[in-house]
This record gives sequence, C-alpha cells and structure tokens, in this order.
Amino acid sequence: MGAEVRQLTKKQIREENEALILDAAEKVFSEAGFGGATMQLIADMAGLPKANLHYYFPTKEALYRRVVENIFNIWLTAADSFETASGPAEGIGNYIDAKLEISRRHPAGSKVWATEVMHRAPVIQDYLETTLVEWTDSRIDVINRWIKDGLMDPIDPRHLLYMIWATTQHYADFGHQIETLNGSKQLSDRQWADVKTTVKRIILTGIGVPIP
Amino acid sequence: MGAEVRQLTKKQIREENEALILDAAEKVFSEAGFGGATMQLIADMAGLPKANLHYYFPTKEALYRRVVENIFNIWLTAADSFETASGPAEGIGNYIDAKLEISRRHPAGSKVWATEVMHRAPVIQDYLETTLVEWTDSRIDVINRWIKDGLMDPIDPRHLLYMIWATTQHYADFGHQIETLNGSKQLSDRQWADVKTTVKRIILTGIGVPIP
DNA sequence: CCACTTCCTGACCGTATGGTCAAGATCACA
DNA sequence: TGTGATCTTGACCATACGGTCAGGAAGTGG
Repeated sequence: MGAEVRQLTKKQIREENEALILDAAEKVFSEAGFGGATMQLIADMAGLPKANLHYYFPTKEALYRRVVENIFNIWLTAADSFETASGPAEGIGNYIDAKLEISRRHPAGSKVWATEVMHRAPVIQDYLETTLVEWTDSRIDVINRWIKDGLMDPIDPRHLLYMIWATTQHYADFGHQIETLNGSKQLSDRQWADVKTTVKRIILTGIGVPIP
Repeated sequence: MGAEVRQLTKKQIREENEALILDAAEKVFSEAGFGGATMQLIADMAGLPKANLHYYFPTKEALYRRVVENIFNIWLTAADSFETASGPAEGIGNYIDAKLEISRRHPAGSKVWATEVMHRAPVIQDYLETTLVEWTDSRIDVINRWIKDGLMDPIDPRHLLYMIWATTQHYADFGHQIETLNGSKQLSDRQWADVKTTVKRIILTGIGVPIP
C-alpha cells in the first residue's frame, strides 16, 4: 500500500508539488517573516530540492505572492453569511464564528497576512485599494441599514468591523501569547467554544443587539 | 545656534547615539521585520556608519532585543491606571484610552512586538512566561472582584483583556489597512477621538457597565 | 518505439549582509 | 601637558542566500 509506486500524470505531479510547496511556504513565512524565510528551509519542509521550488515558482517573491493571495481568498469567501442574514444578531454572530474558525484552522495564513499589512502591504496594496475597499463599503451599507431599521444602536460601522477583525484575528496572530497565558497549552475545544460565546456576547450586547 | 559645535561628554555621546540607533532600529525593524532589516539601513537612518552600530550593540540580535525590551516596558508602565480605579467604567475606560494613545504614538513599537510574538517570541519568551503572566493574573483578580461586587456582568476576564489588547493594538499594527480604508489618509484628531468613544462604548456596554 | 515535452536536481555563481579590525580622532583627568 | 580610555570609521572578511543551468530522468502522444 504505502510502498507502492503511484503512477502520476504530469498534471497531478504539478498540482501536488505546488500544494506541497505552498503549504510549506505558508508555514515558514508565518514563522520567520519574508526576510527570515529561506528557500532552503521551505524546500526542506516540503521535502523537495531547492532547485525544484524555482522550477514551479520563479522567485521567492512570486511564491510569497501566491501564499498571500491564497489567504486573501479565504478571508473573502468566508464572509458571505453576512449579507444573507436577517439582522445583526445572525449576520454579525455568524461572521464572528466564521472568522474565529479561520483563526483556528489557518493561523499561519492569518500571520502572513498580518505581517504583509504591517509592512505596508508591498505585495497586495492593489487588493486593499480595490477588493477590500469595495467589500468593506458594502458591509457598511448593510450595517447602516440595520441601524436605520432600529435593529442595533447607532455605532460607526467602520470601527465595529475593525473590532471584529482585530479580536478574531488576535486568536491566530497572538496565538502564541494566548497559549503562554493558558499555561503553555493550546486552547481546548471547550475553550474555543467559550471564546466564540464571549466575543459574540460582548460585541452584540455592546451594539445593543439582544443575544438570541 | 544650530551650527554651533556642542561640546559633548562621553556619557552624552553614548546616550545620544544609543537613542539615535534605537529609534532608527525600531522603525526599520517594524517596516522590514528582523530578517528584512539590515544594519546598513539602520545605520543610514541613524546617520552613523555601520561599524559604529556594532560599537554600541555587538550584534543585530542584541540591538533587536533592546528594541523589544523598550516596547515591553512602555506596555507595562502604561497600564497602571487599572489598579487605582474605583470600578470598571474608570479602570477599563482609562486603560482603553491609554492603549489607544500608545497605538497612536508608538505604532512602530507595537508592530515590532506583534511580529516578535507571531514568530513565537524567540527573544522575549521569558518575559511572557514571567512578567506578562503575573501582570495578567493580577488584572484578572481585579476584574473578578468587580464582577463579584456586581459592577459588571460575569465575563471571562481573560477574553475581555484579549479583546482590549486586540482592538487597541489593531489601530497600530493594521494602521496601514485602516489608512487605506480611510481614503489613504491618516486618521485625524477627531477620528481618533471617535475611535476612543466607540471602542469604549461597545466594550463597556458589552460587559454591562453604564457609560458615564 | 520514437520524438517531444515536462520534470528533476547537484553543482555552481554573484551578491549582500553581519561582523571584524586596525589605525586614528576625541575626550577625560591627573 | 601627557597618558589612557573611549569613540569613530573605511576597508576588509567569511558566509549564506537567491537564483541559474546543464544534463539527465520520466512521463506523453503518435
């Protein structure tokens, strides 16, 4: 079983190796930053010779860009529940749950994103100025509608969104600090459930939405 | 006046140059990360030859460590208002104000700290395990007392603190993103005042504390 | 089976970077 | 003023890193 030599098509080989490299790159970039990451380290983690990385990704920058783009897409697709919701309790509640779930499942990606933005987004500034601005404006419209309909208090939607982003991503980006303050133990399932409950409770109560 | 050649003592020279170097280092580390920062860049920004940096700080790591330690001390000393307060409205309110002020005045420091923690705190793990743990435990005690005295809702103090840290530091660490979403303009005095008001309002209301 | 494309990789190269050093300038202080 | 300590700096290493390349292996399609 495990020892059998699989017959792989060229397309399969390419997909498999690219995925292998991207996974390793995400991890190494998140732990060492762009400057601290080396192609050799990524190659070792992917189990491939360094020259092979340069066969699939011409430069370190190109590889990094692909990693950041992947993360950006995860952010975007995970926030759709927002628009279909009947009101803030459901819309914002689901959004917080979804973002916390991403923090739990893709902490490395979140860290790469955070580093990229902290360095003034040298690689994805155009995404910030187009896609992110549009996405944000559209969510702000939704929140303003909820406010006009009396479903929540008149809070500046921008700062509400920033608070949600900050808090949810904190559990990924500062996961090491949280782990240390948790007796150097990862958060358990139960603790993650508490996070979701507590964060939703404070924010929803804070904007005048009754907890369901 | 400006052109006069000041007579500097050795001690003054040392203090002045160390401060010059530390300021430049904080900026460069925050913008490029540890790996991306070069001693040459820091030297240029400080207006000193590179060899001079190595006279005051033996290695790049030593310089970086000093930068991180400086930031850590700013965090700590800025949070004293917490303990002397009569209740959560004052204690947490002032704490949020103070942390937002740090985010505004020392964004570079906040970023260096964030990067260090994201990289699993290779340099200041001992601080996390000792000073930060003690500091946090002591604040948790205060919050639990407030809860027992009926001054606020029974919220897990840990997650409340994380939310405050996350939200306040977000305005420094993700300042570039916020700037971009603000039409590529820095936040004005008035906008910073709105941030303080809104953040305090959501969090204090969220934990059942009436706004003064 | 054959020509062709894609994949693989050890060996190599130029450059940039952290760090060193020796020689000199500047200050301290008796 | 003279001696020693501190500060300054251009020139210089050794190394590590991103990237290249040539030549071979392995699938592909007829």
